[in-house]
Amino acid sequence: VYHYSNVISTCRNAGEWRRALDVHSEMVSAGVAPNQITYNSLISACETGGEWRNALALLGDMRRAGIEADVFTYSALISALEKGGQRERAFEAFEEALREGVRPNVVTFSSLMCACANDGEIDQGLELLAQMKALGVRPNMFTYGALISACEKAGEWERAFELDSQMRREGMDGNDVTYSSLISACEKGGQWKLAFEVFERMQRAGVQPTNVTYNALISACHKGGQARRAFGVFDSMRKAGFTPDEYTFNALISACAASGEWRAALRIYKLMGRSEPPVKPNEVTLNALLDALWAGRQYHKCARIMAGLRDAGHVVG
RNA sequence: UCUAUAAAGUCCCAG
Repeated sequence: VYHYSNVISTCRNAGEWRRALDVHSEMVSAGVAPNQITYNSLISACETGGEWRNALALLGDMRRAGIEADVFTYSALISALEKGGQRERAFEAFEEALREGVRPNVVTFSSLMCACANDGEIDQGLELLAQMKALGVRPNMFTYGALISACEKAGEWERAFELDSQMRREGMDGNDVTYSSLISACEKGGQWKLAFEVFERMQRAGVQPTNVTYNALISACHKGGQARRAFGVFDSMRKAGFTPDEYTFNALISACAASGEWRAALRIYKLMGRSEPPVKPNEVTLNALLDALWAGRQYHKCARIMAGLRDAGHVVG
């Protein structure tokens, strides 16, 4: 069991949910009975693969095999449902855990709050916050990260700031994730100046930004129609020793498109391939680039790119 | 004490 569970866990870490399930069948046919940890690892493998149906099926298998589901099981399952966009089912799993006498912990609650975040359900997330506190479960930065993210999705940047303050009142300082989420909340609310303020506050607090932080800030410039500032962020990002990734380039090209700077968009596009290491353009890149060219009335260039895609065997709609 | 298992943030378009 130990060995098989270990292998399943490795598949999970590699994002190979199908192989994890294969190993499961293999162990069963070899006469080795999976235990609770095996199942939890399997559910987790499905979680990372977005396979919520399989995750639910595994819980059924577990029951039939007479293996008890614990807080790890339910947390992984809720997370799998969350990643699959199944908020209702995630709540059902949560209620089932309560019925079964499994005590939810901060991971369980935070995962469920992520499901709320995906749908921009701030109030439902706040109800969970109250519920967890009533049960004596302490929120952490994952919890607040999820709540801030819910505000972001709902376009309620003011409430995102309120939650950030509440988090601080509870003695937490915020980390790269909560700051990046707050920047994204500003971005969605069209508050690019505030996004920069948050970024400065983050630096003053000594919290190290990540690529995600910079990408979120560039995106805030994009939404605010501030292409020049987006380039400024791009420069400081590189000066700070970060390696721009595909999100960075795509956000930059989008910023160019929004400001009608199709030449700059093309320049960035070319820069991707020359960057070290080279960054491959993806579908988003091309859509953003076509957007920029189209807005700049460069129809012949659009046509050329689309023809190139067709030649490369892509389906162009 | 050691152990094989769980959670949050960033890109175009659409919504």
